[in-house]
Amino acid sequence: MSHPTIPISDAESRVMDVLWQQAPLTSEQIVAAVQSNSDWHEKTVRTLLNRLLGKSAVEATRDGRRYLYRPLLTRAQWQSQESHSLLDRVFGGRVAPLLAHFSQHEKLSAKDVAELRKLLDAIERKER
Amino acid sequence: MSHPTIPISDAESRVMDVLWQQAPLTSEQIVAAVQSNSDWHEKTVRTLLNRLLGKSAVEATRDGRRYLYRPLLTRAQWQSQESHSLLDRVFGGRVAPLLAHFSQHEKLSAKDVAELRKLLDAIERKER
DNA sequence: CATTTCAGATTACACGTGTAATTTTTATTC
DNA sequence: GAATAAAAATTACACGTGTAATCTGAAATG
Repeated sequence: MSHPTIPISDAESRVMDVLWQQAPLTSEQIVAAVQSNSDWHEKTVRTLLNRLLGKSAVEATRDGRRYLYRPLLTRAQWQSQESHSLLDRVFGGRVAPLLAHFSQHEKLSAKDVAELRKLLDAIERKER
Repeated sequence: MSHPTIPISDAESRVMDVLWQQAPLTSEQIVAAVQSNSDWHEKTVRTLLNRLLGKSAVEATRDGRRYLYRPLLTRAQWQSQESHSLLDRVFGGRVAPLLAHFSQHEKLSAKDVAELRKLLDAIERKER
């Protein structure tokens, strides 16, 4: 397969989230952004950032005396990883039961339904 | 939010899976069923079963000298928990982006598409 | 240059999980 | 009843994660 899966913990994903919104950023900026949505200690955020570095989910390039951080793992890649994990773990790898579950148990607005229909049309057209 | 969320680990869910297929079962039957799909040690399976008891995800009723185990958490409840967790953690709680992601990035067979269409039809009919 | 100040690196520690082994309890068999 | 066997409960231990505190090295400051 193309991308090796990079496990991102829940807390780590909050840090990724700020980098997905804007990058590159200094650690100070990242800490500030994370703290605007949480009450995590600065040390905590820095630890998470370091773990993400260790996993190569973000990269750091020196900029004068600091580093600038940017995501290597993209949000779409991560969403794929997580979705696939749910699909396999919980729905036996079959998409239809998953979608059925969401359709039945999560409220879909008429707009959602219409949107889905368009997606299905597009898929069928693409499929020959 | 009727049911309190019960966190089930990945390994634990394999044990639940056999109970969702058939219940009640003795621990011996559970061990055998789990081992038919894995190479876990009997002790491992029993540990998982015990943790599930501790979480009240299964119940044990005495039957002579053994216990009979049955699930308290249903598969549908668990699927809801996990789906909701993905939705919130990864897709900001919005269903449409999740469905769009699956539609675009996970391969849907023609059969999946047909099935989904039927679901959408059913939803629209129900919606008045 | 000695000192203070930070950014970054290293260490900490409890809890859940994967993966059992050990111990205890209960029941069955000499 | 003593010994054994089977089931259940308790304990073990490493690794990831949440949540920091401490240490280190280099830069700015007096």
